[in-house]
Amino acid sequence: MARPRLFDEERALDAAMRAFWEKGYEATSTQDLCVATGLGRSSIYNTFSSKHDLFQRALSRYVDTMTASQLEILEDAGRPALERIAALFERIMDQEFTQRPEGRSIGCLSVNTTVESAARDPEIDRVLARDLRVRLDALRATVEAGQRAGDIVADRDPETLARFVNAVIGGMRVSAQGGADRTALEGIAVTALGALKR
Amino acid sequence: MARPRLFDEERALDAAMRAFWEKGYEATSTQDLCVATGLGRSSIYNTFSSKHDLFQRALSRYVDTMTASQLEILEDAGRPALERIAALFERIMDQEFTQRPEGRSIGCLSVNTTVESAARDPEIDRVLARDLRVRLDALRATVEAGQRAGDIVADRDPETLARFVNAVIGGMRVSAQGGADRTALEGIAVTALGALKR
DNA sequence: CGCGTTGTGTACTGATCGGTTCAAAACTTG
DNA sequence: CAAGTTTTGAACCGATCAGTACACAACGCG
Repeated sequence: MARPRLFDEERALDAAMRAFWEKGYEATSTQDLCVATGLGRSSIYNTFSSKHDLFQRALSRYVDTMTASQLEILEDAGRPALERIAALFERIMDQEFTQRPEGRSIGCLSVNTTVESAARDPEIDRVLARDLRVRLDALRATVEAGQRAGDIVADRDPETLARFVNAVIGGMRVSAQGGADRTALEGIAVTALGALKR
Repeated sequence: MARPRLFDEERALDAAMRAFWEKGYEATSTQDLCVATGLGRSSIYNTFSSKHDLFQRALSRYVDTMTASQLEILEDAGRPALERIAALFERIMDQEFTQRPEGRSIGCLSVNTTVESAARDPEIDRVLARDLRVRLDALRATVEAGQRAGDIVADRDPETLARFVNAVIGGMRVSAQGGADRTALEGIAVTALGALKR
């Protein structure tokens, strides 16, 4: 045993996550990460072995917390399934517009990373693919419940509708990054809900 | 007059566009651009004044050709509006899966750039915003025609439905980059069409 | 207090970044 | 062919990149 760290590893991870989220992986330099976390280079490289490793851990943390908060909404068995999906859309919009009141939305780190590096980085892709599966499973289960209960259309299979909802969420996020305001996103959400309703 | 260029400027622009498309702006080095275009650094900097300028011109070229090909489909007055939007989805999917048969989709340069740099680069944002307006206008006009003809739902305003279709396209592109196959995208498209159908 | 261990700051590494300089090559025009 | 203009390749620029070396500071434990 010897000298203890003078920083909280999870706080540092959060700060790094934020930096990657705002600028993307490539555009975030190790210097940026030092400033964002408040750590020196040594501490960063001592704790996380490389920029890539730090990114992977930050991304994993992001998808875990983000997906957990979404599952919480989707698995709330007390409400009708369609209402849960509506609440999910609402949550997405809150994220897009509260986290960064001044200026434009920074979107979703998961979507951003899918676009920036999923195709060229197998390790990152694995993190994203696993998370995508979890989210699709939860969406599918919700859709199935809605179909049984009769508030979601039953003429299309649950996996398809899950993928549809997921794609709409992605589209809303890209739209927000492209400058769409909240009412624009609200319109997209209610239209998508219209495709599920019955 | 003096020594003429030994390369075709548009071909070079296409090659650069391709490079940016595959790797993104930040991850594409000037060296990459030399290899992709087959030009030396001097020729590139003599023709295009900077990496940023080259990117802007490549992106402009991309959105112009891409949007033109989409307008062609949307403005084909001989077909019902809903069918035109279905054909547009079909075109998107063709792009996603033919341009890169082996390996994963590289998505859409417009979406990729919106995600990577629209928020931090005003000049790039202007190019994207102008193109977005053009595409939304064409979608809105198509939706209005469909509403008049009675094949598209009339209980939501055209701008909203245009934004919805645009978001779905973005979502399909992100899904493709995340590994979705053609049948998955087809399911998303038909579900979206279901939301428009009267 | 002092030994052993670990974290931290500073300085440094070679490589690569975007971009420039410049002389020679290549072409048009007279 | 010669004068004048432009393109081209190669060498070069300072800055920054991700990552490392190392001395020293700070702590736990005996």
